[in-house]
Formats: sequence, structure tokens, C-alpha cells
Amino acid sequence: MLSAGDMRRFCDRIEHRRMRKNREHLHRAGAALGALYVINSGFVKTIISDGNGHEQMTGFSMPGDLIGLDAIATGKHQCSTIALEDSSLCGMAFADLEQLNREDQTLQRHFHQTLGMEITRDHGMMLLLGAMRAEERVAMFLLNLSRRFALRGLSETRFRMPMTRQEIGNYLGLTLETVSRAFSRLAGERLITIDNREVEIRNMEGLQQLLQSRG
Amino acid sequence: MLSAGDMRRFCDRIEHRRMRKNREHLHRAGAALGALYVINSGFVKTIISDGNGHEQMTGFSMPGDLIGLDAIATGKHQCSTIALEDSSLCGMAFADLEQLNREDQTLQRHFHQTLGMEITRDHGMMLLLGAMRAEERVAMFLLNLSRRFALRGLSETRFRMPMTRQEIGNYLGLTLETVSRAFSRLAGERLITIDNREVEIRNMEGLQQLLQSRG
DNA sequence: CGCGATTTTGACGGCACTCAAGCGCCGTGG
DNA sequence: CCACGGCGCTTGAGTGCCGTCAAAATCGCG
Repeated sequence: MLSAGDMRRFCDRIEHRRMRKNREHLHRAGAALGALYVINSGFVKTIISDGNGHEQMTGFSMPGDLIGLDAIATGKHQCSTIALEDSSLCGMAFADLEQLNREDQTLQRHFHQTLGMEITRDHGMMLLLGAMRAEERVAMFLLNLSRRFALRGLSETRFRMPMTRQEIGNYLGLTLETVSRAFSRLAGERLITIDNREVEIRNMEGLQQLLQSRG
Repeated sequence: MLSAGDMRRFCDRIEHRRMRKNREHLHRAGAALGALYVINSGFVKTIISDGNGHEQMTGFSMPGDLIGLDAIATGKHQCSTIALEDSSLCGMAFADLEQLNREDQTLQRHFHQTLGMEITRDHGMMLLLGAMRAEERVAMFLLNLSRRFALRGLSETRFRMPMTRQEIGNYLGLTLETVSRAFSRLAGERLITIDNREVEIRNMEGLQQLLQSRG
């Protein structure tokens, strides 16, 4: 998540875009010079395709998140980014951003930190996907969402998940049925209440303790 | 992997280190300013610990690889790096590297590309851990090693794996027994021959076709 | 209101984990 | 030199978690 100051600097040379639900953007065969985008409103998902039909969610992004980092390696996007809701975002050509980085040490530092956090986040996902069981994965997913909503001044105990069970399952390496069962189990243990996509965390400590054993 | 030119620039202000097998370095509670390291010789593994006993391998690194990227986000290492063999590496304080980046546009670009490749690699691991079955994971592991050896001018069909089955399994989200069984199965299908840690890929196409269905 | 998409729940099976035994290699010490 | 023990690897048997298949309920939207 970028700070307000970074956002302002970043948006000096911006290109605005609107994305509508389920409309694809930032294709793998994207513009020869990749661009980075900050989300202004709405949720988006980022997926990587293996070219054989299977797609893996690599992340859900919310307002303030920076997306398109996957394009840095080659200048072309490896992932597709798709809106979960009507969304708006602003982008900047990567070359411009590198120029700004050379001029502004603070921005450079923050940009590197953002890249580093993405790497750290991905390593956490590897831990999750490699070592956790279904219920633990879902608990971590909820706690992650909760923390990110809290960072944005929203409720950390009640929120709406804009993605489908299918998308959650893909992200967590589970089937949609297993995700649904895990939600039901957590609700049965009085840790959460869940009504379709509306979640309330009723026992934050209990949810966190689920992860104590593994991660 | 860094180019020879980058290596030279990078090593202008270096700090040399030697690591002995199974001796830990770059602890989580590392120096307040993180440092990045390039491997000169030997293999190392990088692991992330969840604080509850479980450890997840995040990568195996070989000569030329840049490690310590996880420290960028916070200035402290999130991971531990441990030598699989006697190894040597050279490091540079991250602050120095940022200074060089501002002075040298090419270095900056390559540094960003390295970060981006790490992110891309991690996304590939998420795909592997989230969607592949045991045999596919092991096949991808072998092909990945093969490609990286080839990049360094070594044989892509015969090589030695310096890590244990346990470490491979941890990396791939499998148990050591499952890894062993997968190797045996691949050998039974005449795709590889394997003698302890010595591998020979006898049917590269067949191995790759294993992944066609999923990734 | 009606239809498709999404979600929940159940039954069943398979793949990978757990537990266990045995083998080979190697370093150590008698 | 050889016995011994530890470690890593392989293989087998049984179990359990989660994927698959299926059906019903509910939601969202025109």
C-alpha cells in the first residue's frame, strides 16, 4: 500500500483507466513497455495462466495497492488483471517511474519496499500453500483481509468479500467446495459468522490460534 | 542471475563471506541494514520460519544468484539462508546499492529486473504449490534445475542435486517419502535415471509433456 | 417472477501423509 | 581393519484429508 504522499507523486504523470467487472485488462501480451497501476476504487484479481487452461490467482488487490509488478522482469505482463467490481486505477509507464526514482530518493526507497513486500507476501503464500491445511488456509485468508481493511480505516471484524468461492479456492489451492466447508466449520466453531459474502469475525484470537500450530 | 558486468559493478564495494555447510547466516534478526549477497560458489537454501517450528523452503540458490531480496521490505531479513555445501558469497549494504542505482541507469534497470524475476518465480511456485500433483511438482523441479545448470554452461541432462529429499519435499510442499516415490516413478517411466543425488534426464520432452496438462 | 450463477451439503474415492521397516553409505572408534 | 551407529533413501501398508461428482438451496439480476 502506498502512502498518500507517494500516491500524489506517483499520480503526477498518470494515465487513468476504468475497468468493468469481469473485463480483462493488462494482458500477458501487453504493451511492450509495462505500466504499473494503483487502484483507486474497487477490487481486482491477478491471475497467472500456464498456457494449458489452468489459471492460478496470485493475489487480490484493493484500493491503494500497486499492481503490475510482474511486468518489471520482462517489460511485459506475465499476469492478467481482472476487475471483481467496477474499478478505477491510474497507471504510469515503468520507464517514467524509474526516472522519478533516480530523482527522488524517498520514492525510490518506497518503491523498493513495495517490491520487497510483494516478495515477502509471496513467500508467505508459499508457506501457506506448501504447509497448511484447508481450515488454516481459509483462516489466514480472512485474517489477511481483515488486516488490510483495518489498514484502510475500515472495520476489521465485518466486511464483504467481493470474490467468489471459486476464486478464493483457486487462490488458496483448494476447491470451492472445500472453501465452503471450511467457512461452515469456522462458523460452527463460533469463530466467525458468514452469510454469503458478508463475514463477521467473532473471535479474532481463536482464529489466530488456529494458525499457531502451523503458521 | 546477474550478468558479468553487473557482477563487477556490484562487487566494487563488497564484503566477502564464507559459509560452511549447515551453518546459518543472514538471520531473521539480522543487521538493521539488510545486505544483498551474490553467491560465488556452492549451493544455499533459503527458508522462512513461521515462528511455530515449521519452516518452508523458499528457494535454492546457485552461483550467480542474488539472495537477500526478502530484506528489502523492512531492512531486516525475513528468511534464513543456509549453505548446502561450503560456499562463498559477497554482499553489499542495501543503502550502497540504492546509491549506485541512482547513479547508473543500467544497473538500476537490471536490479529491478532481478526483483521482478523473483516475483515472477514466486508466482510460478504458487501455481506449482496450488495446482500440481506430486509427480508434476518433481518434474518441474528437475526441469528448473536443468535449465539453471544450462544457463551456467553446465550439463542440462546430468547433474547432482546437493539437497536432501527432505529439503526438496519441503520446497515442493511434499513429504520426503512422496518425493522419493515420485523419483522412482519417473525412473520407472524411463524419463530419468536417478542414483541418490545424481540425476540424468533421459527424456526431456517426456518430462516436459508431464507438465503440459497443468503447467 | 424466472433463470442462471453461486453456494451449501452429502457421498465416495484417490492421492498424498503417517507410520514403519529395511538398506546403503560413511565417519568413528575399538 | 572392521564393527557400529547415524543419516539419508527407498519401499510397503494403512489412514485421512481433500478432490470429484451430484443435488438442492439461495442469491442476484433482468
